[in-house]
Amino acid sequence: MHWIDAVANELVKRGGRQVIASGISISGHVHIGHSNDVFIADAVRRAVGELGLEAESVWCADDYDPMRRIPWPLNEGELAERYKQYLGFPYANIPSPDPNYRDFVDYFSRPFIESLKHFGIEVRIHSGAKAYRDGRMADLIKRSLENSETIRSILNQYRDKPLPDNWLPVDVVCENCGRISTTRAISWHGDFVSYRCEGADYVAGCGHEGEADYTSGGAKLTWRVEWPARWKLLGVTCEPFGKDHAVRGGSYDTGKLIARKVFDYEAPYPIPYEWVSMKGKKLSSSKGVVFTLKQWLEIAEPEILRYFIFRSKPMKAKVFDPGLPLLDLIDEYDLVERAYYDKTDEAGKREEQQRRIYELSQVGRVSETPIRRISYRFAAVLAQVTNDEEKIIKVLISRGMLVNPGELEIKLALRRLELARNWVMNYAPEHLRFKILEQVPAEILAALTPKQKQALGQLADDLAGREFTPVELHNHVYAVAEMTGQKPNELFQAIYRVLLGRDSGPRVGNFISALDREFVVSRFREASL
RNA sequence: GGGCCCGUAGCGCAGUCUGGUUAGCGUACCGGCCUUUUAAGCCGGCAGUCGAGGGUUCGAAUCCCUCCGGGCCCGCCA
Repeated sequence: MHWIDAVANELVKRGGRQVIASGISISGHVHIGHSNDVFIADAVRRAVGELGLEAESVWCADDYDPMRRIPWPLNEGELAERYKQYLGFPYANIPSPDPNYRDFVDYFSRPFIESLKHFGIEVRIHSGAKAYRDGRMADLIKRSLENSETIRSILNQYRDKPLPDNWLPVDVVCENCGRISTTRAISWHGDFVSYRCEGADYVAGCGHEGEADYTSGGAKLTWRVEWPARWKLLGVTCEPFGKDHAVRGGSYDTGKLIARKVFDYEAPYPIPYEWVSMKGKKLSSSKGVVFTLKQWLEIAEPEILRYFIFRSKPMKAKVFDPGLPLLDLIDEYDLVERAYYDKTDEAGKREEQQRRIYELSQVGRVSETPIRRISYRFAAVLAQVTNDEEKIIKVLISRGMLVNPGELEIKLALRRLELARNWVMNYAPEHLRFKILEQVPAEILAALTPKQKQALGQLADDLAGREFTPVELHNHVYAVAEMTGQKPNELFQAIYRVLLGRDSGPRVGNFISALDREFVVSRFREASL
């Protein structure tokens, strides 16, 4: 059984309406590592729904957290200077670097939120900042303040250095300098917390002393308390989270205790997961090691990312590489897809699992008509040769990559062409990239041997005379090489040189048949003179 | 100090939760197909003491214990 279903079963056993939460700090661009969170939460929602229980998934923006570090790309040049003043501010109170976005949070989170629908994710968006400002957290804050002593002792169980006696579980926004990470709460009464702006290790405080109204956003709960408070507020029954929270004595452990003792709430069913790294480097929004959902959609179908997440167990480390290894991932997906539609009599344990992974990878429902895709690798070649859609379809059909294609198949093929085109431009290794020469440099023409020239001329005549299929054409190159008394190798080189200016390239048959015939004929003729 | 993940064919991995016929897949490699294939296709083949040791069991890659090696996280904040 797939782990998503195992979780769903457990939730169904517990019964009741299910709320699966996910969320992250808006510390920069939201990347595909963060997507783990939402993707898992939403998949559980879907699986629970399939079992007939009401379920909802929520994505929480932790947008009232302080900015500890200026995230990429705001940490470069003039912007860095401008944003330095906001260190320690709650994200929600920082302006956007771009006038097209409302604020800092909008700037970093909107592209992510807008991408979600393309991946089939249906979540409710919850803003932490808004909850604080609207007073929806007020009761929970009050309860936390009343139970400060209990909370402190729970946290101290896992701390080397105990929290001070007068510690309070709130972080106050300084009304003078606007920072939240610099203040220390001193005491509280009614709806107010008094504080002093003392500073943090990465930014100085302003020394201001005052009182903040926590019922309207003047203060937030400290993370380890905020989390269980949010479970209570939203009625969370299940939540995936990064392995950092999952360590013994980590925020899940303390949250569980706080939830029970302070909020009279049972902690949600936990789903710890590993992070995603990119070429071995941990994804980091603040450091700019990012790969966003938007970037993903430019080079691969959304199903592939879902597959990437659901194919392995949540605690397995996932390594993403948008270069050549991406193609292996896509091939693997294509294979699973093909197997899904190839009906087999006996479905073993493994097949069963693969089928389920495929289903979970789908953006919507599984297509009833079998899906056939063209090879991404070939698309990467074809995309560099032409962008004439009609021609592309013709080539694909002539090569047998599309057989009596329906509308859907053509649409998928053209989309993949587009994705592959973007991939080649931005992520492909140099040796897979080529460009048709607009003109052949004189030195290339001069370096051609008489035999090569003769062969190219012959090819030009033959191509002008009749239509060749890719295979025929490839064979014909050999024939011409023999006819002109040279090794095939020499002719291949000549062909690549006059077309690409290089010694090698894509398979000649495919390659040339993808090109405009007139163009090839005139190019070969020119070279033969 | 505590916790997690990984170690299976040259390389990348699945299978481990729920133990059970000759341990799979991709890739690389080798060979074949079309008299010939620089990055297409199809077919076939090679290759593994399942990190090591011990235990449980009729039976262990799978469960338990110990150890070795690699990686990550927490012990500030999130």
